[in-house]
Amino acid sequence: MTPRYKGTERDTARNENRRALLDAAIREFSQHGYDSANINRISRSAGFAKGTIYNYFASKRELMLALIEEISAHHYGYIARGVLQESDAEKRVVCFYSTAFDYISEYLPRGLVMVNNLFGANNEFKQSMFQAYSPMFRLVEVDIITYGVEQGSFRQVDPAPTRGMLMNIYLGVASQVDEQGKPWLGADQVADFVLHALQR
Amino acid sequence: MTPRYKGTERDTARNENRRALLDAAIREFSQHGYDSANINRISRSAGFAKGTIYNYFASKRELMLALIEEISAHHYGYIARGVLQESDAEKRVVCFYSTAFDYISEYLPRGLVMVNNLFGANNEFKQSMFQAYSPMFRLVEVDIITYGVEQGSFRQVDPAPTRGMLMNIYLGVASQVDEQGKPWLGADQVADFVLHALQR
Amino acid sequence: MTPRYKGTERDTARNENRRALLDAAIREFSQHGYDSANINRISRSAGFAKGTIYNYFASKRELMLALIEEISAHHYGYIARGVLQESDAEKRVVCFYSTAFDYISEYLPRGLVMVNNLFGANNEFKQSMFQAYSPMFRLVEVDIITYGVEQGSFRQVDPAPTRGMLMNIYLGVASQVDEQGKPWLGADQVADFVLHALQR
Amino acid sequence: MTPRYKGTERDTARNENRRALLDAAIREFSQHGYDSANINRISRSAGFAKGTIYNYFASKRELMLALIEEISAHHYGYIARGVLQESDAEKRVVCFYSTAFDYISEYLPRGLVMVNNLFGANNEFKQSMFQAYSPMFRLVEVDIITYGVEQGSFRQVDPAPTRGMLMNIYLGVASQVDEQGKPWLGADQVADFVLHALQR
DNA sequence: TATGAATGAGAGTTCATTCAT
DNA sequence: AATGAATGAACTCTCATTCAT
Repeated sequence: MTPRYKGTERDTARNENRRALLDAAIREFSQHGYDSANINRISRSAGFAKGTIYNYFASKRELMLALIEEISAHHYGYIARGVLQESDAEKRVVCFYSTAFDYISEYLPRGLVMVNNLFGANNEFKQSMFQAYSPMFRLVEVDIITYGVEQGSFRQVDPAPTRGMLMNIYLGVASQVDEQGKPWLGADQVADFVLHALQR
Repeated sequence: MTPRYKGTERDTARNENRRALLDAAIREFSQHGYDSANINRISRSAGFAKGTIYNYFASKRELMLALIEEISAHHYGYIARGVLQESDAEKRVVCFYSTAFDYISEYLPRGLVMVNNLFGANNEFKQSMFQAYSPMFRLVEVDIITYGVEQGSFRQVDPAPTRGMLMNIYLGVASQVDEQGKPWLGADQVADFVLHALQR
Repeated sequence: MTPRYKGTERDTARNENRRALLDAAIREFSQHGYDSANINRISRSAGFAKGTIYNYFASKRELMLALIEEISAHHYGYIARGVLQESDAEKRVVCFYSTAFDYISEYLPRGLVMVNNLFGANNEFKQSMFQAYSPMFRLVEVDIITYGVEQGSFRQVDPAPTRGMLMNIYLGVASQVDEQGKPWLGADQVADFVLHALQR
Repeated sequence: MTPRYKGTERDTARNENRRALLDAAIREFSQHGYDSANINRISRSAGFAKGTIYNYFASKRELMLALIEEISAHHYGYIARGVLQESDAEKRVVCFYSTAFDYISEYLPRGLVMVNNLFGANNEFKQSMFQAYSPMFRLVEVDIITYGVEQGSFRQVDPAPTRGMLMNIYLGVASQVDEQGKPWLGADQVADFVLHALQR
C-alpha cells in the first residue's frame, strides 16, 4: 500500500522547497539587508504562503545562518577548483581574482549578502561568516601565499595578514559594483597590483 | 516683543545638544546598525525625552545623513593634516595608514558607522558616503598616488583604481578590529605591502 | 501541499470578520470623526487584536474608502427600491423623504459618517462620496425630478440644481437628529415643502 | 515717565495680534479640519513663534470656540444688514441668498469652518455653532419667514422647520463650491426654488 | 506539510502644551 | 508678552512568529 520510495521523494521535494526558499532569501536580503528583509515576503516570493518558511527554518536568524553556510560553500566551490588547477603561484593569484570577480558578476546577490554580513553591525553573523569562509581564507593563505613563498615566486611575507589584504581588496571591489555586477576595475588590474606587492 | 536673552546663548546650547545627539547616534548606529537602531533610545541616551531629537533632525534618515557629513569631515580632518605635512610620497603612505589606523582606534564607533554604510544594503547612504568621502579619496588619489608617481617614487599606476585599492585595504582592516579598536594587523605591515605594490 | 479544509469556510469567516470590522469602523468614525478615530480601537472593538485590522484594510484611509463604498451602496439599496415602486412622481418625493428619514433613524452611525465626509475638510473623501453616491443622485435627478416634469406633475425645473436642493435638504436634516436618530422635523413636512416648490 | 496711553496702545497691539492669529486659524482649520490642524503652524503663519498663541488662547479647543464666535458674528453682520433693508418679504429671500452666496465667495475659509463644524463629529463645536448662529436663525425665521407670512406674501408655514429648510439649502450649496468659492448653482435659482415653496 | 489569519511588541513620528529665558 | 526647546502621550503601521485547520 505504501510505495517504497515515498520517503526519498518527500525528501527530494523538501530539498527543492528549501532551495527555493534560500534563493528567495538571497534576493530579499541582498536588496534590503537583514533587518529590513521581510520573511513573509521571502516565503511568498518562493511560491509559498507566509507561514511555510517556518517549516524549513526556525526563525529569521536561523535562515540567515543557513544562508551563510550556503553562500560560503557555493562561493568557495566556485573559486577553489580553478585556483588549485594552476600550478604556478602567480597564475593562482590571477585565477583567484578572475574567478572571484566572475562570481560577483554571476551571483551578485550572494556577493552582496556576504559583504553586508562581513561589514555589518551584526556580530553574530560576522562571526559566522568568518567561520564559514575559513576554507576560502585557507585557500588564499595556504594555497596561494604560502605556496608562492615556498615556490620562490613571492617574497617572504607574513601569510596571515597578507591573506587579509588580498581578501579585503577583493571584498572592497566586490562591494562596489554597478547594478549588473560589473566592478569598476578589472581583475587583471587588481591581480597586477597584488603581484607587484608580493613579488621578488 | 523681542526676547531678552542673547540669541547666541541659545545657539550655543542648541549646538551642544545637537552634538550630544550626534554622539548618541554614533553609539547607537555603531552598535546596532541603522535599521535596528532605535531613535527614541538615541534621544534618551543623549539625556533628552524621546521626542526631543525631532527638534534637531527631521527623521531617522536625516539623522544618518547628518551623521555621514559629520563623520566624513571629522575623519578627513584627522587624517589629511599629517599626510600633507610629509613631503615624501612613501612617507605619505606610511603616515596615511598610521593615522588612519589611529583614527579607528580612537574613534571606533565612527569607523563602524562608516564601514556599515559603505558596505551596507542602503544605497542612498552608500551614495552619500562616497559623496562625503570624496575629499579623502582625492587625498589618496592625488596627494599620495599621483604625487608619488610624479615624484618618481612610484611606478606608473592608474591613479583611480589604485586609490580604490588603497582605500579598500584600509576599510577592510578597519572593519575587523577587536573591541578596543585594535586592528589585527599593523599599519606598518599594511604600508609595507602597499609600498611594495607601488614602488619601482 | 494543498490545505484540507474548504476554501469557502475560510472565505466565509473572512467576510464575517471584515463585516465586523466595518461595523466597528462605522461606530468609531461616527462618534469621533475620521481624524480622531483610533484604528486600533476599531480592531479591538470588533473583537480582534489591534494589528488584525491591517489584514483586512491596508490603512486607515483605505478603511474609510471601503466604508464609503459600503455606506453608499447600503444607503442606496435601502431607499431606491421603495421609490421606484411608486408610479406617481409626487408619491416618489414623499416616499423618498420618508424612506430616507427612516434610514437615518435606523442607521444613524452610517448617516453621520456620510454627512461628515460630505461636509468635512477631507477632499479625497468628499470626492469619493460624490462618486459613490452618484446612483442616489441619479435617482433623485432622473427618477424623481425629470420623471415628474415629464409626467407633468412638476413645473419645468432645471433637474441638476434641483436635485442638489432636494439632497441638501435631506442631508441637512439628517445631520441634525437627536441621539435616537430622530430628526427635528418630519419627512411629511419636508416633502410638503419640496412639493410646493416643484408643483405647478 | 510713563506715557498716558500706553495701556490702550498695548491693548490695540494685543487686538491686532489676536486678529492675526484668528485669521491664521481660519486658514488652517479650513484647509485641514480641526483635528489635523496644527496649532504651532497657526502661530507661525500669523508671524509669531510656536508658543505665542497660548498667550491669546488657552488651548486649541478654546481657539476654535473663539473662532466660532468670530465667524458667526462676522457672517451675521454681513448678511443681516442688507436683508433688513428690504421691506418686501420675497425680496428679503432673494437678498438673503444673494448676500449669503457672496459671503461664501468672499470668505470661503470662514464658510468652510462653519460647515465643518455644523456637520462634523464634534458635538461641542456643533452645539456652539448652533448657539452662535441663533441670530442668523432668528433672522431667517422671524425676519423672513414669519414676516412674509404676516405680510401675506407666503403661505401659512411652520416657521421653525421652514427656517431649517432654508438654512440647509444654503449650507449645502455653500459646502459644494469650487476652489474660488463659486457655488455650482446660482443664488437666483435657489431663491426661485424657495419662493415657489413658500408662495401662495 | 501547507496555509494564512491572528497576534502584539515595538518603531518612527506628530504635536498640544509647558516653561525657563 | 514673546520665544522656541523640551516633553511624552498617543497614534499609525510593520512584521516575526504562532497555530488551528
